[in-house]
Amino acid sequence: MNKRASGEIGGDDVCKTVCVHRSAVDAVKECMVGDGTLRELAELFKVLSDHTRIRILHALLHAELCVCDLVDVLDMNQSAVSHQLRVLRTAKVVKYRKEGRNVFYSLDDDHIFSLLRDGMDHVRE
Amino acid sequence: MNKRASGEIGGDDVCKTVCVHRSAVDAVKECMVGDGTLRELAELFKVLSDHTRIRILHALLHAELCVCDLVDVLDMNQSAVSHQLRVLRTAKVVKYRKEGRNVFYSLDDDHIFSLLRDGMDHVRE
DNA sequence: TGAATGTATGAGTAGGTATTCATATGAATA
DNA sequence: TATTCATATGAATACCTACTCATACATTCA
Repeated sequence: MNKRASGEIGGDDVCKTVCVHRSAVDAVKECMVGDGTLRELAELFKVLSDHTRIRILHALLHAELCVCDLVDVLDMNQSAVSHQLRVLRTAKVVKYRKEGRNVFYSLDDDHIFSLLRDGMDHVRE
Repeated sequence: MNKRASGEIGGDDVCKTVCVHRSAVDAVKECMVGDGTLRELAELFKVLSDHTRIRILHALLHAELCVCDLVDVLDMNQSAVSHQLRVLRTAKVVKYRKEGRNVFYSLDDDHIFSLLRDGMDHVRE
């Protein structure tokens, strides 16, 4: 089981752990995408990980809405909604257009649709 | 623009906000799924929203691995990895099987695959 | 121009969370 | 059985984040 024989060019961490399945681990390391990408991915999911933001997105799934519409749908105060819209905007998860003094928000692209759909599928087992 | 004329059976919140596009808002409210479901959905995304956990999942995308394998792949201490595996386990995002003193982890179902793939697609614009 | 309306945002705060450290549990081995 | 190895977990801590409050900004209208 202990395949620690091979290499690692004698770092000072040799034998820190001895149970590693070396070949499987090395293969996985080959496949790993850049750490920056995974960081961005986690960041994207973090944007989707808040109850208020999910409710906003779920509402926008059905229609383009302005801020005060969302305030009404979510029954929350305007400041809280705006703060969360900012997070969604910054992450390019929603887009917006101004019309008079209203600002209308909508989902940015289809990936968001897919993410919400797949997420729903998982939640409903 | 102000369609506040209609109903709401005179709650005490009348005119708290006056800019609502009533028909659109009412239609959206019709479509909203239960709040519990949206809460679970946010919870799922929260599980995916951490850098360490994303790295774990991305590793498991390619192979079933035991804890010490993950420790090696992620180059993190064992306690931190175990703590995050617990989060993933609890959320039923990964499953595990014991073999001797090793515990092997793998992705639980295909929805997780899809979520990671769609997420990647979004991240890469 | 001044008032009103719709939206955005900075500061403050309470609650949440990822890591580390120390230790426990549980299986294999001598 | 005692020891070693693989994994899990409780407590402590440092960091993060969502909400509220107050206020600023921007657009429309009188």
